[in-house]
Amino acid sequence: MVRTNVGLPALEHVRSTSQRTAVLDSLRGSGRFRTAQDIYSELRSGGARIGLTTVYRHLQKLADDGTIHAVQTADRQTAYRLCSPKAHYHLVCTGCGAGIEIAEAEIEDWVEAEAMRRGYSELSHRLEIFGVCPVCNAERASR
Amino acid sequence: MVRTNVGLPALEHVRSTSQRTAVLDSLRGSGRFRTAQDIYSELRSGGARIGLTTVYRHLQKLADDGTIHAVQTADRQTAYRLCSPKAHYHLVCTGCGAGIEIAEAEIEDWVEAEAMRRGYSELSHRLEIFGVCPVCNAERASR
DNA sequence: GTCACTGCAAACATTTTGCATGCTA
DNA sequence: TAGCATGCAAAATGTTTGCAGTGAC
Repeated sequence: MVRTNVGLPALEHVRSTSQRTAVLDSLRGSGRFRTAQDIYSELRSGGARIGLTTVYRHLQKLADDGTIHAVQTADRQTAYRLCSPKAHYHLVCTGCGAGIEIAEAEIEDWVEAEAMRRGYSELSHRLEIFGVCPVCNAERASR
Repeated sequence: MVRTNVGLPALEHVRSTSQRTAVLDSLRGSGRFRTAQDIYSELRSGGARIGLTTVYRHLQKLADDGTIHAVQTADRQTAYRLCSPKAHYHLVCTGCGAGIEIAEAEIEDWVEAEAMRRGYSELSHRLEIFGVCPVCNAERASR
């Protein structure tokens, strides 16, 4: 858990392997939050030669870099998604897992002010809104 | 995961046992987020006769009721805390785990509007702000 | 050729479940 | 007394680690 060179660019060279590419491509291919297991089985069923361990390791590294965003799901899994470094608000559909990013300076300012006001030095924050997206709503209505 | 009578008061009578009382007392005794294991070992070292399973079961039930609030920690544990049903904003100190609840209608309205605007039917939301509290800040400076 | 990357198997930690017994109402 | 509550042991789950072999540079 201890990171030595926090904030500094990685010192080691990252090798470009087919497995690394596969994980990144999979992440780029979908805007929704997916677990390591999801990505693993997607890649495997797509014919990729990759192990679950490797998927976990890449996701971990990418989350460390800030390239992807990690969320803890209600059933204690970790879900990942490519994420712009600034947007920390997610509107997540509880039906299909589809997510929308919301970037809103207004809220950002409010959070910072609120933390300050209470003497906290703000490190990070996370707003997650759970709901049912229009598609899932329609599906639900037709059933 | 399927709940039948959501929103309705519990139909079954809850028996008052020493274990249930112990868990509730422990929750009342501290305002910070604690894991099932934390509460279990606290109770045990306090001489209580209770099993880990029981702690888990009570916490689960209480979280279902909305009596307590569950959060997923970064290391994938579930932490619990007594919580007023309305307040869903937590200012959490990463140093000592102390938490402050923030109730702010302004944000509530914004969240609702934002979800609506995107066609989501809002179910719930959670805002967590992580920072270092004044006490921990002082401690850190003196070291 | 070096050393990071890989992936299997095993370890690990947290949480859940089965079931015989205990205890409240 | 009826049936929820309890807690041990075992299972289940998701994730991490050890290590020997592979492959990028």
